[in-house]
This record gives sequence, C-alpha cells and structure tokens, in this order.
Amino acid sequence: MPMVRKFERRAGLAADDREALLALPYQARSLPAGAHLVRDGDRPQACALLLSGFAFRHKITGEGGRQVIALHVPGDFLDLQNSLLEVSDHNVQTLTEAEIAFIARDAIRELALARPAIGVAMWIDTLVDSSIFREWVVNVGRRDAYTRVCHILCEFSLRLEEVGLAENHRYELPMTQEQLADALGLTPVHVNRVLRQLGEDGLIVRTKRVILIQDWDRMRDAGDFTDRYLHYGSPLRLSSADPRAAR
Amino acid sequence: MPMVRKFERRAGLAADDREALLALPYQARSLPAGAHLVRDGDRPQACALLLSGFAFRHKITGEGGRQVIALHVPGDFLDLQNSLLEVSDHNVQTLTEAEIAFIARDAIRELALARPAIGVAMWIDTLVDSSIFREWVVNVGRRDAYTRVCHILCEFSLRLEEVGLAENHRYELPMTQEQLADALGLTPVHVNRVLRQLGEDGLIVRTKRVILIQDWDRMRDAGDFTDRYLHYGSPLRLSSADPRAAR
DNA sequence: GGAACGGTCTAATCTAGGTTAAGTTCCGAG
DNA sequence: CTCGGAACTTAACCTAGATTAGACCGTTCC
Repeated sequence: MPMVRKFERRAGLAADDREALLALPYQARSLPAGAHLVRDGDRPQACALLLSGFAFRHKITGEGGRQVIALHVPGDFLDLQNSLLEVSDHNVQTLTEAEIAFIARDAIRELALARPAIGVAMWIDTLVDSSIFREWVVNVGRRDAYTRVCHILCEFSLRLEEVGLAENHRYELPMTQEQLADALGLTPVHVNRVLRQLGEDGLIVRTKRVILIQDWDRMRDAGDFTDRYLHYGSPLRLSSADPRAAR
Repeated sequence: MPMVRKFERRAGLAADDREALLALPYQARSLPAGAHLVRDGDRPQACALLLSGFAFRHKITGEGGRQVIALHVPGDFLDLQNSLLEVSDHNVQTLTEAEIAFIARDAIRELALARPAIGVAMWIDTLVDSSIFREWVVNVGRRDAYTRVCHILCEFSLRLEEVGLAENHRYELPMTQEQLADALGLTPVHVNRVLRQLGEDGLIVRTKRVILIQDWDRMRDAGDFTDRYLHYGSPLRLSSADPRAAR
C-alpha cells in the first residue's frame, strides 16, 4: 500500500503502528470516472483512500463557476478532514475510473486516539494537503496565466513521479483542459492558448494528453516553482514507541 | 484562554486533557506590528499562539508579488503545521502589535502523542485552517472583485465576532487596503474602488478602518457567502477518556 | 512649524485574459 | 461505416481589473 509507505517516510511509524494501520477495516470499490464521493453539505460516514486512478476536490460558486481545489493521485487520502469535521465544505469526485477503499469515520477516529503516532501521521498528511492549498492560493491569486500553467505542470510532474506515474518529467495529464482551467482559475480557451505557447516556446511537448517537460530547469523557472511546499524528504521520527513520547 | 475554549467546543476535551493543555510550557512575548515570526525556508523550533492582536501568513512570488494566505485572530495557532513539518513553506508576520505565546515544537509533539485527544483537537484546528484555505482558493480563483471583497468582509465579520472583536457586523479591519488587496489577489487601487462602490451601494459604512455591514443579508448574497466552511457548531465528542477509544 | 511618510483616494489609460462563435479531431455506439 | 458527442483548437472582439501617476490626508519626528 503506497499510503503506508508515505506515512512511514513522513512520520516513521513503528512496526505495531504499521500493523494497526494495515488492520483498518475497509471496503474497496471500483468507481467510474465522474463519480461523486462527497458533496458539499454532506455528513459523510466514511473516508476514502484512493488506491488507483485520480480524483479531485472542487467547489461551485453561486454564479455557477467551478474551482478545482485539489488533484489527488493514488495513495492519497481524499477526505481525511471529513473524519473529524461534521459536514463537508466541498465536493470530491473521481476524475478517472478509480479504485477506492472506504474506511469508516469512527474507525479512523478511534485509531487516531488509540495510536497517537498514527493520528500524527494522518495529521501530517492533511498538513501537506494544506500546504498545497496555500500554494494554489498563491498560484491563482498572484501569478499570470503562463506562469500559473507552468507551475501546475511542474507540481503534477513531481507528484506523479512520486507515485511512479511519471518518469523523466513525462506523464499523462489525467484531466481535460476544462478541468485544468477550473484548477487554475482560467478559461479553457486561455489554457489552450497557453499550452500551445508552451509548445512553441519549446518547454513542453504534448501528444494527446501526455505531457513531456522538455527542459525542467527552464520550466521550473517559468513556473516560479520550488518543491518546498510538497514537503518531500526530511522525515519526522515519531512513533508510539518513541522514547520522547514515553510518559 | 480562548484557545482552550475553542478546542473544547470543537473537540470536547476531558478535564485532564484540559489540564495538560494548560500546563504546556510557553514563553509569552509582546511584538510590534510587522514582526516576522516565521520565514519561508526556516526550520522553526517553536510554535506560536496568538494571544492578542492580529497576524497573517503570506508568500512572495518570484516576480515579487505577495499573496496573503491567511489572517489570524486572537486565539488562533499561527503555525501548528510547523510542529510537524520540518521546514516552513511560507512567512508569518504580525499585522498589529501582538502578544504571542511561543510553545516548543517538541512539547506540542509530545503532548499530541501522550494525549491523543489533544492531538486530535490540534489536528481539527489545522483542518479548519485548511477549509479556509480552500475557500480562499475559490474566492481568488472564481469570484469577481466585487463579490470577492464582500466575501472576505463577511468572513472577517464572523471570525471577529467569534472572538468578541465584532458586534452587529461592525468591526475594525486590522489591515491596510494594500494588505487586503494582497489577500484578494487584487491591486490596492481596485480594492479602493470596490470599497467605495460598496459604500455607494449601501452595503457598508466605513469610518477610518471600521467597517459596518449595514445589511447582512444583502452583503452575504453579494459575497456569495456561507459560513459552512468556518465549521462553527456541531462539536465532536472525543477525549482520552472516551469509551470508544478504550482499547 | 514643517518635512517626511505611510496610507487613502481618484482619474486616465492599457492589457491580460474573458467571451463568443465556429471549426476540427477523435471515439464509442449502433 | 457513420452518427453524435465530448474534447480540443483557433480567431475576433471585448471588458474587468491592472498600471501609472498624482493629490490629499493624518501623524510622527525633527
């Protein structure tokens, strides 16, 4: 399970915590593209872990505009926050066909209380999500369209590489240009213009939906991108067996 | 301590957890407006709790643009995420003169591990922060300037009321128009235009920096605002003594 | 008292990105 | 094989908000 690996890297779980995490009862289901997992206003009873495929979170404004808030790749928890907050404040939907493990809210909460190291690991997971939200606020609020598109393509490249779905900055973009536009606060027309421009500028090559970033350094600069906010590396050392926690 | 009250409302702490939370060692300091608490790239060793005054978080883009990511009111933890993530991905600064309690990173982590109910309460706190980030992505990404300004003024009204700093939708805005612009992804010039317009439309009255929302319902509609994302109300029942956690 | 300064306000002009409207390409279904 | 629909693409035009440039405060500090 990639999720367990991610937790271990980030929070350094002890063996028994690892067991407990894997012992979580879940129900796996396969869902088609576009399936709704949580709707704004719902009181969800289960929390979803993405096993394969892609999903996204979004909100709809009063005027009917849609803002995509997050993209999720395999191994991501889709809505850990719904285990602790009573009513959902946004929608979660599959982007592609996806396999999803549903874990009961209560099971998550109980595990977090019974095994604090796991609680902290899940907490960290949501903190990294937060960090990405913050970067998206910046992307959408203060970068021009060209930079913005470059930035998100860089982010996707790293995140997909992390789960083995990209190699040498080459990956299949799991979303339509319209969805991409909704993630960037732009119109599909303009996203298309920028993508064409990126091709002409020799930054990317597109064939269907696969993106190849030709020159990572130039792309990173063009996208004002650093990976700091993704919080890879530098794992914490925390576990129930940690001596510092022994009191 | 307003922070403890907030936690109790949200996570329903037991008496001994309450004690432990209050027993956290801290160092209180008074800081002038504009003081830097954390800088992007830092490895902070302490976590700050805002006792009085205001603070904000922001990021600077490569082109020098600034995006304000969050406003914090008394009782807010400013950077709980820094207790668990190694290097900070953004800046935190006081907005006004402020009293701040610094709590050692390790103390927070140890408490979260030793008293899972408190860990969960802190987790919830960061989840609510997240929810606000998400709303800000939407605000900045998909709402026009007019709606955007109304929305943030509504948010501030409720959040300030929550900590006793607003009454009848009347409060002192703790930031300059330039800072407001940076929070909204707009220019100060345009923020000024919109504020004037809001006055002309009879939605607000401004005298110096105090804002009075004259007609809350109209303002809420104009700002496409709902308070769902602030996650007030509906407390969870969780504590170390919770029978469900006893295993 | 006045100089310097940070904040507010305003008008004039400009442009990045939105809007509208088609055409095109690609598939899957029948 | 061809029909229908969704995604992509492009061009022409338009507008919300940016940019630029000052004027006009208060207030603090000589």
